[in-house]
Amino acid sequence: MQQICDSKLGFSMPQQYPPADEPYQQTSAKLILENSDLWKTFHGFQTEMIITKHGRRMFPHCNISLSGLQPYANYVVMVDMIPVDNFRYKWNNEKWEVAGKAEPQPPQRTYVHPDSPATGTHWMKQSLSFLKMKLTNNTLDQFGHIILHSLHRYQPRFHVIQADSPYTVCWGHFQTFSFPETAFTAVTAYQNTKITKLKIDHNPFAKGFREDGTHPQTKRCRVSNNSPKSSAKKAKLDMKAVYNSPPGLQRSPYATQSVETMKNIKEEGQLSPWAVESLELQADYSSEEQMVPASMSYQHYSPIHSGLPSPASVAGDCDGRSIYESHIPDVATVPEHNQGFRFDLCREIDQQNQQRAPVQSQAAMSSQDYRPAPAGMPVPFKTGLPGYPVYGHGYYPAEQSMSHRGEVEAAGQYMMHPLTHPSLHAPPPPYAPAAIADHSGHQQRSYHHHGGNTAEWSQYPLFSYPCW
DNA sequence: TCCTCTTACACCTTTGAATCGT
DNA sequence: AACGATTCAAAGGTGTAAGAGG
Repeated sequence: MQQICDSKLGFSMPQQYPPADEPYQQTSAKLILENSDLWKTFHGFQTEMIITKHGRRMFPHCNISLSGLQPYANYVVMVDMIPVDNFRYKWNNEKWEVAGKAEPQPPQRTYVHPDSPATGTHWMKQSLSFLKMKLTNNTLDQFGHIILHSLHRYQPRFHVIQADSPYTVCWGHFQTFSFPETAFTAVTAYQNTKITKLKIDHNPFAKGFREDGTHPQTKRCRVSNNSPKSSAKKAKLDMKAVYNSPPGLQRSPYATQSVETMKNIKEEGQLSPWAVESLELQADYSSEEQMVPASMSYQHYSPIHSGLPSPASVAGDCDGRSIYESHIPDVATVPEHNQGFRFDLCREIDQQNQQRAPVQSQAAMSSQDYRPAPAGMPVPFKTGLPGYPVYGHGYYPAEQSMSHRGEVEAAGQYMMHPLTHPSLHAPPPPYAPAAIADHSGHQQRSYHHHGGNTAEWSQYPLFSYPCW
């Protein structure tokens, strides 16, 4: 495979070949979400993630474990955030409510794990941490942080691509995983006091805010009821009343008491329908029966092989971690027919998508509409559509690629989403609905969305490859 | 008036360099 | 000289509180 790519790129790349006795086959990767229990606990209250102008880390962190990779093949591991639905939310009466339609999608960015590219052995050696990934609400952000809208719901999506560099992921074999319990609402300030409590409980950096901590209480008690924000502050004070951890008690990250607290709150009717739903989901989790995750696998250049994302199966819940396994056919990583694009087929698939999803032209991007797909209905992944002309061999400038390789290593781990990167040859694809975390049944699916010609609304592309 | 967001702040953990002992 | 343990300070991650702005 590498030979084919290299010859087209016109430069040599570090190559690692499998042993001669090991067939070079694509396998089905397994991806395990570490600290899944913690995620589920947060999910029970509907997770909130703080986003700031300068970027804020996620908590819980995105930690995953990989298995099922080819030991000697190189992989790139990436994360991006996809909208869960097409709504904007507001916190009202101790619950989240729909406040209107979602705002136009901000520039789509992807966080590339700093170890990328690395061999399958490396990835499988230990769990992967996306600790340094940051979220921002600054659409003009130049640090490459992942840009989100406040009061919108998102879900992390993990990509495992067999590729020798972040710039050849377009030739790689994509496997994408998402976990419903990792969905969160982006906020600039915590709304749900229970989420705040959980964060304080489990985040070591917030230890100073624990009730048993040494954080001065005087400042926090300077709340006046005459303040225009008295209601919000009162809610925060209420949170502190709820928070009654015994002094000196150091809770474990996966404290079961969080579940108990959740159940109590559920009984008190303080949870939104969503949260109640999530509680039921958690009940499913706790019963060791893992729901079907949103996982799929596809090959960009093999439209013949799979027009729809492969349904994922659940390998089970192991040690409190979610395991998602993608099922893909064992095929060569670079099929012969990828030498050219099937524009006709792409457009045909595109039209099929448009029947399911609202179509947005680039000019009308401001009125994007992410419509959740009907439950149980498989929807092709717009970005990951096999054969979709996102990437093109003939447009990859070898020299520029080499110069950018060092750039990506120096500039950090962020890059534009390879699936939404501007394409020279692709017609502006419509925006497709994002992932839907369907907790109502065991038929969860995630839908890839396509940012279209992101050059129009990605003001600061970190790596402006003409081929993307 | 309400809601959302920004900023400064204090407290904390993490990290890495410097130091010391074996 | 090499190695490991300890100490220390700087960097950076937290939520909170106050206020700005729409």
